[in-house]
Amino acid sequence: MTTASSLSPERPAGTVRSFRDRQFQLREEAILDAANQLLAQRGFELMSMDELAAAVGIAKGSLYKHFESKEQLAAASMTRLLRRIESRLLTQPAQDSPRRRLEALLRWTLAERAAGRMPLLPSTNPALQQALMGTRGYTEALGAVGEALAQLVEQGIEAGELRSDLPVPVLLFTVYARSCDPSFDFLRASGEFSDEQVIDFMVATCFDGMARPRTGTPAQ
Amino acid sequence: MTTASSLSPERPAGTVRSFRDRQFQLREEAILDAANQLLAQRGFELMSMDELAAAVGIAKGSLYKHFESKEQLAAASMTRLLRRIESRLLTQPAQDSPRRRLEALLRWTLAERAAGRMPLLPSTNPALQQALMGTRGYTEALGAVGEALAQLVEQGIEAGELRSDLPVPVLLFTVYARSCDPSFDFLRASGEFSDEQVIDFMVATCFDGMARPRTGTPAQ
DNA sequence: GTCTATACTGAGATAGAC
DNA sequence: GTCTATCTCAGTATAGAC
Repeated sequence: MTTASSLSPERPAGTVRSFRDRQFQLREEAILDAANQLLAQRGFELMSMDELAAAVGIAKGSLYKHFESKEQLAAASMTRLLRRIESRLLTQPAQDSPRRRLEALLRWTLAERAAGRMPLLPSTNPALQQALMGTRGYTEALGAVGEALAQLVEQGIEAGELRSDLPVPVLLFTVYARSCDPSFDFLRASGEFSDEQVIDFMVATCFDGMARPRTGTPAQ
Repeated sequence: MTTASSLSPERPAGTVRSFRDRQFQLREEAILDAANQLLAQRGFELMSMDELAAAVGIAKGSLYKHFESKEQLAAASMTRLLRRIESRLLTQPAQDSPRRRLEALLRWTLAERAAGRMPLLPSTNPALQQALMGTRGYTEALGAVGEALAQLVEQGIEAGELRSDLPVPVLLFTVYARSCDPSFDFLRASGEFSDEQVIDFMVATCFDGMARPRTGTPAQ
């Protein structure tokens, strides 16, 4: 078995032994970049390995030297995204409040989406889900991000910034779901708003809802 | 061309000329019922005409006497849903406030989803989108529902129930998106909550958001 | 390891008997 | 109009030369 993703956790980060290895790794990054874009545009089922190869500028067969199946390629794509999210979570300014940090993360993911780099994978594809759960790096990264987010939500509740009348998973999924929300595309497609405005809108409804706040009469 | 959906708007509702016609129409209902279920479970790309035919208990070829393509079948499925939504909107108690009516609609769509009857169609499939937009009944129903919802939102804003600091389309899409929200499936899959609870949670976050309302000290 | 060429399969759509 | 059987093609994956 020669198809081991150079991004897999087996190889310690930064360990590059030769020039050819380095080139191989760079090509893999290019594949994942293109995959992210195509997954965002077409979705998993409609992205073909043919067009992916064409987009990268390599032969289709070469893809299978990097990833042993389309599913595992998608898993690698998602894993890289999760790692980036994790990395962002870890480097956020500690003085920021939990709510601000959650907001910043949501803004970042929506910006990635606006840039066409957000690989949205269908939850209805059993083969894909199985591949995801069977890919070591993916489950690890998912667990790490999930845990970090849950902590952030709990801190937000304790700090009185987030509602305490809902279970933590509900809040967690609510902010997560907003990053895949189809209204983002609809609002952008309408052409009425800038990307920044759309992101503002979505963050606003996510945290403050659609209803008019009951802040009595004064101020606003 | 003999494949004209008996649910198409060309035939006035209630016009049934013969027993065979009636049987044909009933079978078409059965096809759409099964299609809704499979579209909800598997999604458009993964639903095969083979398994749909098997689920209905008819031959695959017979499907094409009712619908000329998989895309148009999906369009008919969505159209029927939109018509039901429209019908519900029209029969809602007039004394209910706009917010309550929007809430009731969201609850209903989520209940449909819980029952596995919600056909979720991907927005990333160009062939499908083209078929949708080229299907007369679909565009009509979509327009009618969109307009009715926009009116409801506007009334909600005027009544002071919904936020006035966001454009109407933003609120409209926000409530719409909630009915396709993947967190619904995740929360149900966790097994921690009943379907009713999950629906309550999603309605709550949709209208009131994740943040703790600032009603602490009186008058801000 | 990358290329070109190809095998294989699943699935949408059609043909023709009844 | 419904059935069985078949066509066609896109797309994943692999073989083999270099």
